[in-house]
Amino acid sequence: MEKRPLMNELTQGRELANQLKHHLDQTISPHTCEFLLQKILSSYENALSMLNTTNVLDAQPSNSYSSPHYNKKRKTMEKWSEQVKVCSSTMVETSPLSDGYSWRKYGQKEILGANHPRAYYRCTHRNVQGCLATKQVQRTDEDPSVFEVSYRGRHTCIQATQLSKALEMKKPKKEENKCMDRVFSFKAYKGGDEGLFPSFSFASTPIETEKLENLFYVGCDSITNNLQTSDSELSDQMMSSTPNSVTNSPFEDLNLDLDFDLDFSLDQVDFSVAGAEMLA
DNA sequence: CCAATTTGACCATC
DNA sequence: GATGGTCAAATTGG
Repeated sequence: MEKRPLMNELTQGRELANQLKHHLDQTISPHTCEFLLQKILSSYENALSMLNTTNVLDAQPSNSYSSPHYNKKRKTMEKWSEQVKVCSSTMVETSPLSDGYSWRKYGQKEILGANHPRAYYRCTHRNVQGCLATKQVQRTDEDPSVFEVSYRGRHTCIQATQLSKALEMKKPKKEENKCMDRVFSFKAYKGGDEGLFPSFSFASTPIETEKLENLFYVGCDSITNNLQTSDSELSDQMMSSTPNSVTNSPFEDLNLDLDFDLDFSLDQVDFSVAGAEMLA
């Protein structure tokens, strides 16, 4: 197995964690904090995915994900889950509970033995960009403010979310105080033979949880709506800007992501945002 | 009017 | 046959 990409991801995660630690000594904006945390999580997830992909696909290179022989059956699609605990001092119009992607709900089901129904979401761009990522959201029995979120498949679509996040940092909104108090606690997730994936929960104060399931989806879109071009425009841009260069690697979205903002240290974020604005 | 959600029906798997 | 996952027509909402 090629060690270097894995080392890079882990090193990146360590560096980001160090940055976060450094910034925690000072006053750090919630956006900066969230930004760093997201990057750290991405790095670790990326690294773990590499390990997992190697096991599942018998040491194929990472872009084997996109090969025509890649098994698209649900059984072999990447799967991981996390628990999200919701909190807020006030009920929020725009939920902070987005995971950076836009989802469309396509079903809901009562689950045997569970007190709460399970909601099914798929990527908004499924039809246009063929993105097969899905997720399931279900309120846990034990704590109604904790949601189990299961993801299946990686996003192969291009989302405007990274741009929006950058812009959010540039122009913080007033509702930032409503953001969840996020405390990450890593734990191993045993997904049977699916391998290990990180799971984390957002610790916070209790909240009225009515309709919060929907916020998992709405939150993202409400943030990104102003930025999102239509799918057709987006795909046109893809075609014209990156002809013959689409790899469909399982990590492509992450690579884009990393290329976009990790080349800048945190102190240079404003600079990168300026660039992002020009793109938008 | 269009797009997202709801919800019962249908399908696949065990 | 029971259960979970997806489809798609109907409904809702901006």
